[in-house]
Amino acid sequence: MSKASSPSTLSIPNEIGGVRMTKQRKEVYRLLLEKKDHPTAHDIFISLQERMPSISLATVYNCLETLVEHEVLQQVNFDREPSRYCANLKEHGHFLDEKTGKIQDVAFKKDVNIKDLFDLPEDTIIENLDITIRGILPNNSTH
Amino acid sequence: MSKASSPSTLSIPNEIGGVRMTKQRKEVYRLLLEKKDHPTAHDIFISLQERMPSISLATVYNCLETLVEHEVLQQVNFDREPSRYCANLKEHGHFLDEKTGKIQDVAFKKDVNIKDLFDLPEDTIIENLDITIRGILPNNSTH
DNA sequence: AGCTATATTTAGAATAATTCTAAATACAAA
DNA sequence: TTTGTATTTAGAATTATTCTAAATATAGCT
Repeated sequence: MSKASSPSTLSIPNEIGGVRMTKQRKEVYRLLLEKKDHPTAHDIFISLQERMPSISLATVYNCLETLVEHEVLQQVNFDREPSRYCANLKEHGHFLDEKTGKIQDVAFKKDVNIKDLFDLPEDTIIENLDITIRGILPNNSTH
Repeated sequence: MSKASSPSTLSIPNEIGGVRMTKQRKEVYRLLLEKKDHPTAHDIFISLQERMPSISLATVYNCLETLVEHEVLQQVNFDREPSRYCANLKEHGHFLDEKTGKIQDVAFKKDVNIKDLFDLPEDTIIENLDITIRGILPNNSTH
């Protein structure tokens, strides 16, 4: 019997960025490709249980850790709230709308190289840059 | 008997930004004015015990919370590491040198208005902007 | 100064996100 | 298949932080 990919893992390759994509890692990754609302590990755990009742929270944490380490996902932290995750690998910031509680990606304006704006010594190597914004979007805006 | 300020609380007013500055709050604030290395609540607790053996960790947390709420201090978070605190209220980012583990303030280059660089709808209100950078400073640099 | 109401401090317990442990399972290579 | 390694799993452990409730301090009265 040939084993076809289940719809849930369709089109996600068996290796990304040097990580072996196990069933669980595929499910975590797929969810984050689909849901752009920056879920927490717990959110992801709850969502995945429908398709994968056997998955454990520790596995969700393990998968997220691996995928972040291998730069397949980004971890997003607002203060000390539970970490959130996103599959958008473009350089971007995160905006938390205090009215709705929703988090969204924020791109930088065209031609802005954000790394050039800091008063740092020449030859400083920037490995990672986190930008988080709290604020309120105008009423009409869904962005 | 007139009660003179002890040296430890010298020159810190009895109220800042609408907060009553108790002995404990003064000590916490004074420490952060002196030590610019972004200590954690626990670091602060350990340091203060020399001058104030009776202070409790819960009090340090309480003081920090109050002073942050009243915008006397800033809370600094790198990922989900323990929160750090600083008394620098100018708009600035934070740089963690991965070689030394030290955190330092980073100013923005002159004439840069960081809030103008994001691709956000007009009339978006930015309440708070956190910028944290991980990287490596050049060898000769203490900044 | 004393009295009273409120605010703050304190020790210790509780919470909650995350990590660890060790056993079970899956997988890959020989 | 067998054998070694990687991964998953459940549950325990960890740890920064918050909560609780009692004790103490302070401010505003009289």
